[in-house]
Amino acid sequence: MWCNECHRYKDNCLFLVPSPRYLCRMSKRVRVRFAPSPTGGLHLGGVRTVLYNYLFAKKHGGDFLVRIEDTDQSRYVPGAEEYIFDTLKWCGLEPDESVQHEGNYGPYRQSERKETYRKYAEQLVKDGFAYYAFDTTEELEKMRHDYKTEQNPSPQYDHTIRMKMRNSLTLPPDEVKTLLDAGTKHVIRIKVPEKETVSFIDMIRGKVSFDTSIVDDKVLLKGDGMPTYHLAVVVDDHLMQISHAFRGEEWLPSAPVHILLWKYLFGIENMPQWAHFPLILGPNGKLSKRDGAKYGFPVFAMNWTDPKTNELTEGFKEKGFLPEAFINLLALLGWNDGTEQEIFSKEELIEKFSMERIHSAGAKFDYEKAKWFNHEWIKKFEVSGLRFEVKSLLEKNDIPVSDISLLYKVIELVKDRCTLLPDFVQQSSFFFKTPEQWYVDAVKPKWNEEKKKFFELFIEEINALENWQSAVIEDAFKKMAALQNIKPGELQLPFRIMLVGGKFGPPVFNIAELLGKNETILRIQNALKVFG
RNA sequence: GGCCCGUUCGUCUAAGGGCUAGGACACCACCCUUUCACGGUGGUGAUACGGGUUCGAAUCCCGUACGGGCUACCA
Repeated sequence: MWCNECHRYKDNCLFLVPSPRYLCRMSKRVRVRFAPSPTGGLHLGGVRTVLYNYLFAKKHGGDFLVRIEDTDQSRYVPGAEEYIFDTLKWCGLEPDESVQHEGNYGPYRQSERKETYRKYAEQLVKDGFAYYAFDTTEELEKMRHDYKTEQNPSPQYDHTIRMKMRNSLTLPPDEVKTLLDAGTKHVIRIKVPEKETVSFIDMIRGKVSFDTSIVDDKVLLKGDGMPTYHLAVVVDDHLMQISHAFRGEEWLPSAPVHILLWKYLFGIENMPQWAHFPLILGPNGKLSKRDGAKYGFPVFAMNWTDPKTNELTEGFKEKGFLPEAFINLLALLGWNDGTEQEIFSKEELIEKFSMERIHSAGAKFDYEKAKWFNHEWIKKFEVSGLRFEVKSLLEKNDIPVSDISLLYKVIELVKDRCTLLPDFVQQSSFFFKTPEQWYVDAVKPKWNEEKKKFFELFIEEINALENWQSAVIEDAFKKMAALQNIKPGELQLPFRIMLVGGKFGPPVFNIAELLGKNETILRIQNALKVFG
């Protein structure tokens, strides 16, 4: 016995359980897909959709696949597809099946499946659920213009006007045949029923209903023979045995078209379970690829260069985010595990993720919080996990790193004060390169002969030190200060400037320890010449 | 305009009829530290509004307002 509401067999009926958000027991293998259109960089929302798909699949021991939805040839952007896979790789969210690793349901690029779709579209026409339409772009524009009123600013090609257009519903059959035989350019449109309520259970929102009287006759097969998203998504989700279909909330309004197609083509009971994720909002609404870096924070996962304009949009990766932090912050944008935990590894996310804990409201992206996540991850990271990144960053800034054991010690010492990876450059370059200039203004006003004498004596003192450790150096420093009758605090800043060049870095005696005795003395001597 | 979705501190969120509405980011103050951070302690700060239902509503229902999305031979 099938449920008329959720179209599921009795034990799986969504209405027999306490919450409409309940994930019904799955008899089928879990298979989910991310279906991007390769038209540019992948932004925050896209990566989060990938993430939620991935987590769901892994949690349920299922498959995560990526299907390239490139049915709009006019929007083809070279490099975009490769970029998507590079991004997934960086994020550690690699698909089980895709154009790069084909599974048993290929091809995974819709442009290569072109022939498949026509068959289904023709079937719909034959069954009376769709029709041929011959209207030209001009005729469509005219229709939109003629029927435009204040009440209805954007008229649709729907049941109220389809009988006034040029299509196989209005033209005599023989004329339709003649047009078709002559190879006249045409589209196939779905014939949406006039009065019907279609509904489905969204795993996040519960029951969502639509009245088909306001749904338009969407194009299914375009003039160039390619399917539109509406046809392709339904056909491919069926052919690829997708069990759960997740996408952004912007797709919710087209759900009735897809439901109808499932009903006409493969049976509503076979439709995957759907969930529409809340949108990630920027400062002015939905995040857009086109807005690039206008917000003052990245929107793309990685750097993206538009091949047409050569315009570079900076990504989270290049900004200095760790992939672990990036994923973590995305996961928490609209989901939480019900506890107060905020830092999760990918493995923990897989274990704890659940669709019913996804928030239904959109979330405004907060860059400050994003940085906090990264900071937490840098602090949490083992030095060995950071060393390649830091080394290459330093070398990019002309700071050669030859002593790897020093690098380890330096990273350990400074990582707590780095929020983004490039902060390591500021915090640690002076360990590898002697300062070329000093922030003299911070020292000069209070500089005097007594202080100069202190450092001259201090050089001698530490030169005799056998144990070169920060605590020993500090001890010597303070004893000498007491001997000279100067407050140690007044001497610490000059000392720091001597070793570092500026007012930053970890505790000064730790710096001296890592620098070594010779280098420390050398830097004091050099600086003394400048301080006068 | 129509349709759909949504609404708890500035931001992300917890609380699924029952305490002074909890946490995190950010902000402020203090402590630690005579660099800057980290860390610690404390503080400012929210249930959009109006009606119901109920002994009791942030929570359930209705309306209003506001926000967002969609309204292409784009996805």
